[in-house]
Amino acid sequence: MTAKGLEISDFDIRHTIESAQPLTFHADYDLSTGSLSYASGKLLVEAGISKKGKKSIVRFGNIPARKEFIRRFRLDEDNMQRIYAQMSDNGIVSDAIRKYNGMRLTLNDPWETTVCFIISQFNNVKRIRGIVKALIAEYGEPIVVDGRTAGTGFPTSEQLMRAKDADLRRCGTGFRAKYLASAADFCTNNLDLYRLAGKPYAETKESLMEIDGVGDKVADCIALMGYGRLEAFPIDVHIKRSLERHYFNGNKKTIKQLHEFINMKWPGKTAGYAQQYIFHSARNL
DNA sequence: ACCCAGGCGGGCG
DNA sequence: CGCCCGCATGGG
Repeated sequence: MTAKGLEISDFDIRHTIESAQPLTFHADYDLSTGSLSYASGKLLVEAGISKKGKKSIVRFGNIPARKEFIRRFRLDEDNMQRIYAQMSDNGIVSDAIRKYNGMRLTLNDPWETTVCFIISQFNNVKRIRGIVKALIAEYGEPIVVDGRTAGTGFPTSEQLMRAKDADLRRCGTGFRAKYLASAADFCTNNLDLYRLAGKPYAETKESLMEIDGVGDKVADCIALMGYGRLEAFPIDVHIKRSLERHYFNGNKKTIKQLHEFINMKWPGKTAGYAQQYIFHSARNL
């Protein structure tokens, strides 16, 4: 174990990678070797992850990668034992905690998160991955390390602004192409997403919903995974069905009713992790 | 062939 | 406010 290495409890890279968060739409992870690589801005992060008892051991190529990794997986931020204790419900969440123990929320780039979740609407995870990778290949700029190309960065809003509608559609974006074009322009010229960092949840969400193609659910996803606002509880089809089935005898509820229920059951910053565990659990049925 | 996927905007009453 | 509709695309 090198000085750059890390030994952490309550961290499971596999569950995290499989839980369909922005980073995991394009990161390369090999379950058999435990090697993970992804681009973060102009930095290429390479890590080797293995298990040692109940702990995970992570090795890095360099210090910047280590720092980025800790921030990205919220390793200094979240005390999982405390969070688990707050989330527990003797029901679906407790089951999910047992099943997906160590699954983490990731903290992603706000613009990257916005793009990923605009694409997510009326779509499925497999296709989202394909579309995101196509956009990176088409519009991202190469990351150069020691004079050689080591990967491709996620396209910035300026870079994506240059895309023509037909080209965006060729990446598989479909009817969402107009939203991406509009968002790229808006986030370049009108709304600086990086200025929202650290602002309260409600204010962040309100600003995000000014973007064409970003509604209540996508704004919650961006608030949660792009800004770390753990009060957010995005309700998608899986979550909705799961809550209705387990807490309302299968009766249909509106999104608004479900939000009211959640505010009682998982108040404040308990919401975000509860949502991610329910989502992952519901999607793996 | 048919149904569904991490929804949204727009139009209607 | 609620409800309903269309929407690109590929996999089950």
